[in-house]
Amino acid sequence: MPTTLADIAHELGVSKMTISRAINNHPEINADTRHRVLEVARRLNYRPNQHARALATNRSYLLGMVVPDLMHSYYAELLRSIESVARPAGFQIVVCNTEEDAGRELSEVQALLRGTDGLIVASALPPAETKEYRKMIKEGAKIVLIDRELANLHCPVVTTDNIRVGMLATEHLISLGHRQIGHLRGKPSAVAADRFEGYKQALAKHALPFNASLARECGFLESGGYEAMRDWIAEGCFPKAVFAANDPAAIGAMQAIEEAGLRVGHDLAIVGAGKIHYGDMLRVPLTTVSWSLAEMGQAAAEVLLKLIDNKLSGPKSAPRIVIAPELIVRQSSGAGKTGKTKARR
Amino acid sequence: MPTTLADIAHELGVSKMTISRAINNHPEINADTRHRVLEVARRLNYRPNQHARALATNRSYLLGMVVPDLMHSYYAELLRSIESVARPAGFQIVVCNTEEDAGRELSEVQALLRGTDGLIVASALPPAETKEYRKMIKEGAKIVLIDRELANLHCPVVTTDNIRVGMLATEHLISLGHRQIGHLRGKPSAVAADRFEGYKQALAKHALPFNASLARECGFLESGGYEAMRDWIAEGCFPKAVFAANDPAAIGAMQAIEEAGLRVGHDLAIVGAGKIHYGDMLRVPLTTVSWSLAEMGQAAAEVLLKLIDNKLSGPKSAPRIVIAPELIVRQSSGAGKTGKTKARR
DNA sequence: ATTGACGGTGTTACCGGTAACAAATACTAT
DNA sequence: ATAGTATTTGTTACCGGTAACACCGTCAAT
Repeated sequence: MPTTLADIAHELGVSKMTISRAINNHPEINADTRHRVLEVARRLNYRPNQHARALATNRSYLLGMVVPDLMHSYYAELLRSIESVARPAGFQIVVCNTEEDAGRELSEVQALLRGTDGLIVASALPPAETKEYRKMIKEGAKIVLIDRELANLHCPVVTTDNIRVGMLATEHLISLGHRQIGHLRGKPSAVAADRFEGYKQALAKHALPFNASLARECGFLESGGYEAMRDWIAEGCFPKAVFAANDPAAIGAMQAIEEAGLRVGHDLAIVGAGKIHYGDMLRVPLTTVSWSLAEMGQAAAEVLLKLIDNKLSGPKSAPRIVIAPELIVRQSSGAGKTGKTKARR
Repeated sequence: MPTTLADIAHELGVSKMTISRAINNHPEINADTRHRVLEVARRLNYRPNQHARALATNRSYLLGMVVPDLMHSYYAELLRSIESVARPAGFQIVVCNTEEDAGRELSEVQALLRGTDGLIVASALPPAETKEYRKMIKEGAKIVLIDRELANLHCPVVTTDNIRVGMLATEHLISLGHRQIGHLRGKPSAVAADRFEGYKQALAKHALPFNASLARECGFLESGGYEAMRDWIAEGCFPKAVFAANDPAAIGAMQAIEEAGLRVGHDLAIVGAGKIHYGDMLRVPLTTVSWSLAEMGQAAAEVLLKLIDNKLSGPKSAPRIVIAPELIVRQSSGAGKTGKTKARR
């Protein structure tokens, strides 16, 4: 059995409280006593029981992180940057992978809420389905949404400007001379809707007609992008430039294009979004719209820590933080030879 | 404040114990009472306090997962498969990223041990440095090592046959006619040592001399592979075939090769290990030695759950599970056009 | 000498569950 | 009728911490 406060107290012939105070650096303790306590604690290899502490203080020093797809380097990177903020603050992270399953997300979030001090959630729910979250937040749940926003929730959000993501991608294709531009849409989510909206706005801005048959739903996964593009090509009438909802979908589409004997970047231009890991090392390096995931994760973690400390109240109790996206031109869009391979770390 | 057992007990005019029994499906409770309790529990949206439960039962239903590099899809995939076993068993996962830092690993492991029921660790420690782990395990810590083994630790391990990994990779290059084969080694770890050993055994088996100047240390990261290969090429005298310690290192090396104006798979053959995500979508698809990460993670999780349930005792208390590796031929090794792009999911 | 303030320590109760045992009730067997 | 048994519920104590407050000795101010 591990050492407890009582063991140390017994060893030194003092009360548990004195030990507790020494361990937690309370000001009102004799420096000499504290040294003696810490000495014994070290000798007995004492580690506080987190659960007992959590029970007494109502603070677990655990954060929950809920993501739709752990295999996507996008979320792995968010997780890492969140951890880089959480750890120095003494928090550990409980992760949960929902596999884009809304039901699973809700039940996991419920379970996590009781065990942690707060949650960062990249939701797989449709943006309008906010009843459950609304309830939880009203009951005091500390939740920060990341990446995917839900409509009208009084809750901090860290996201990018997805309309601008769609615009940047589409305008890039327009600037390369394309007049017929397709879009592979994500599943109904604010992210997908906004990128689609940006796509339409870019068309409108350049006086190009919007053609509904050029926008197809494919989800956010590689498999969806592959299937959608494969079918599109098989049907015979496909656009020569496509903005895909995100990088995995773009990569799937690229596979379908190559399988059909077409050349990405020459016969068909592709732009993705999200700067996947190794996107610059692909057979045809992927042009994409990206934003700093490090910033995004850090911002979310910092907001959550403030929320937990009740440092977010009053008017700005639910900040909305937007990380600006930028275009990264590589070869998949057919834009010259700009995207030289460079050393990365 | 969230609902507690006492709230429900008060509401129904019975004791806390009855509620506890109803919630936990104890056999010795009246079916009718249980229904009434569950009804009220649902109405009040009761969720048990995990910390109180953990304190009382000494079971937290948390598992710790310690990895050296969250951004490597290898560990992300392990994490996902571990979760797929843990969740149905009612366990949540606390992750910790050590960034290959041994000191960080030790302190995190210590902290995690008190808060969780058991740990799965992909250690960044040198394989001989087992003093700390030895101590923890003697004190009853439930730890399963994954991917990276430590020497002579009485502790379950799930790994692959890394000697065979080295042999498969090297023999593949030999079979392609290479007689001068280089090796980019990982940092001192059992994994690196075994792959190196396999490399040497393959050479010996085919009566090729081992030349120490052809084996360079580069670590397990992309940056290390890049720098090592860049320097090697700059020096002028480099082998025409290289087995890299793992896929990220191989990809780094590939970058260096391309920057030098050489063609991967033609001027210089590269083989990696570990089947990184999108390895088949790279500019030159990467030949690699791989094994099932799903199997590996699941095995580790299952062993840990047994360990926690004390179902592992006696002679086989520390099983060693080996997941067999296999060669995946693509184009980076220059082996014809075998590695066709295929649809994946 | 008395009062008050202060630094340091101990006491008690409580956080929200659960184990172990006691007790009440109904029913069975003799 | 009585003891014995099974079923269901309640009581008490405890898991390992912490908050709030009580307490004690010492010293300074009056």
